[in-house]
Amino acid sequence: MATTQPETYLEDLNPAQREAVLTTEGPLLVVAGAGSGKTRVLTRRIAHLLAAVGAKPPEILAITFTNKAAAEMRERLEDLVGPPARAAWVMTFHAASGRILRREAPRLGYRTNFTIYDSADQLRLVKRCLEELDRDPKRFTPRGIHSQISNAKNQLIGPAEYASRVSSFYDQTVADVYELYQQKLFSSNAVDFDDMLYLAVDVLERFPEAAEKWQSAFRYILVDEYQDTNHAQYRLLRILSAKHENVFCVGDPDQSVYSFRSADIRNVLDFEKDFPGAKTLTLDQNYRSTNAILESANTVIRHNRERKDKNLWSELGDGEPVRVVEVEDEHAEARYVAAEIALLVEQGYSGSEVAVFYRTNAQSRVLEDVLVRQGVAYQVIGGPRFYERAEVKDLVAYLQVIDNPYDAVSLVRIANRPRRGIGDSTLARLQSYADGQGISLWEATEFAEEAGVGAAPQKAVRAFRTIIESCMSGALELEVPELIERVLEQSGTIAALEAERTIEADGRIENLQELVSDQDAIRGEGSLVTLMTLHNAKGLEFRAVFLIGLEEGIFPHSRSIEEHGVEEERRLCYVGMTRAMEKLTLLHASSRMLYGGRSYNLASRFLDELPEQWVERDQLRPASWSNYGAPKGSVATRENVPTLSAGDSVRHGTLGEGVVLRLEAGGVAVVRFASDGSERRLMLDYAPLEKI
DNA sequence: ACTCATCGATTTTTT
DNA sequence: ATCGATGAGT
Repeated sequence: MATTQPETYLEDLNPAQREAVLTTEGPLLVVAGAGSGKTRVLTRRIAHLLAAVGAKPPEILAITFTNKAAAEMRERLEDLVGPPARAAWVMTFHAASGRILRREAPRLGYRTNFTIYDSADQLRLVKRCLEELDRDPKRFTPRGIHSQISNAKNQLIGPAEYASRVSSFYDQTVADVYELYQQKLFSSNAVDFDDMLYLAVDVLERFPEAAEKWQSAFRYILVDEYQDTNHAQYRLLRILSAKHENVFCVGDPDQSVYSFRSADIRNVLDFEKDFPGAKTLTLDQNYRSTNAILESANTVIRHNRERKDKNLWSELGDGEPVRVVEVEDEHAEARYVAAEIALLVEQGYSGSEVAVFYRTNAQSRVLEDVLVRQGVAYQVIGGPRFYERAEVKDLVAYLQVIDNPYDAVSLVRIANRPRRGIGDSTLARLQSYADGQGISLWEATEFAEEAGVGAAPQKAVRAFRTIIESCMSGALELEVPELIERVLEQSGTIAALEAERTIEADGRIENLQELVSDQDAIRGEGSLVTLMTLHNAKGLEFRAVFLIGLEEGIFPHSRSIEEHGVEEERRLCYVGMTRAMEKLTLLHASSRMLYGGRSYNLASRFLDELPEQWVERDQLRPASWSNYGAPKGSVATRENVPTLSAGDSVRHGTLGEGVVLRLEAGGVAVVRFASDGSERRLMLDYAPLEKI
């Protein structure tokens, strides 16, 4: 740290960026357009605080939304200032709130080892409440009720206040569930994700001595993606910054795409009002995209009414026009994208420099089919996540019960997993016995007989207790990886999965092993084309970007047209477009399969909003079957298609070297690749294959 | 307690 | 089309 000099961390900053780094005192809002170097500003600012302002690492609180963003920031910071950076609080809102809450929980009657319930746990708990209140599950879906409760917490509206504002029978049910739900959380010594913020704010607002402690601790607070903050997060910032008043928020209102999870754009728009004496800076020089891309994105976003005008510019030249392509249907769309990717790879692009974005996850399917067939190596970002996979959640639930046996949701989850003969009726008997005796479900498992449980399940319950108790004693003496192994072994999880003898079960075992073994080894595959939703694309950049499904009803999505209005969808479009550095292609299909039927959608309104002088439009009509879906003006089939036979060695543009196993009808070669041992079916006309 | 069939919904996502 | 949840049957 001592060796970090201002000239090192300031030299490659433009004047606006420099000012954002150097204005350390007082509230500061930085409106940072796409690609304007905001992460750079954030890390340099922390470096500056440490090196020149004399702040100590633990006095800095830098907040992000995702763990990934936090990890990246920590890494970049450590590169810049070295190991002392590790003592700074660089973490997510939830992690920071959680850390505060662990210390302050006793003030609210929670114990410090409270369990954190994720959204699946929350849903299960809501369901239990609904059953207990005996409400019609058709009218009151757990999902709908939970989303109301979650929104309420994000607005810092507690059960009592919610109940006082009820204006319909539905609301009344939500209010009743909300109250019961909180009671159940409390008696399980558990908090849900929303509570982490809600309760952190609550404890700081109600206990001034607690607030004072944390306010003094954080001399400098920095917030990334400020446009995504909700009211609870905003209030947390207000409290934490009240003493030193050094809040630095970076965000781009044009990239606010999370209103559905209570993000409130007013936090950005009202910043100067909320934080007296605040200054605002704008970063509008873009270091990522060509003018064609930037002007197109600027022109689209200018159609939003609720917006502060801002105009991104760059010095990277005009570049190629943005391409708008109409295709026949989703299959032609996928084929076009795959063929274009093959061309790009031939031109020297790496697969990892190319991305395809779509509005909804379901759209990846057809694309994946075609990419697999054409041998384009890809990765899909998003979808079901590692920690949400059932087997991983089961394991985590075991660990939670071992640490906090009052955690009834986790206990119910694992009681019969793997199957050991503890069914719903057994659990229901235990639960009602527990309720009657005023004890926890875990304690009730000791009195299975008294609870009226039959003979066979009694034995199962006793066996289950033995498993948990054995793991509890293991928890005292073992390291985490060994404990996990003991849990997997004692619980019979591994044995049950092995007995299944299916590919799926093998995958689950692998997932569990992955959790125990080195986290870094997750995968380091080479040059993969990236497929993801527009929401996941935020913050990333690619040399070439394909945005598919630009049709009314798809994007903008019909649900948003009905509900939130179309401006957030337009911002999403803006986010997608501004990810592209050099090449941007926007596609729409004349028709596509939707919900089991074929629908004919108009081209997206966003396509009408593009500046014609920066755009080139292609319409692809199938001239013949063989050329169906091939890009106009370019021959998708390559000129020198290699003549191959089984046993030949080949090299693929993205997959590397492999051996031809056999040839199939329709010009398909089955190739096994050396890099990962995978077997793929490649269409010779398209796949970038050469004989070696 | 577990297996299979029918019904209904179906945007986006993090913690 | 597809997935998940619920309910009847074994």
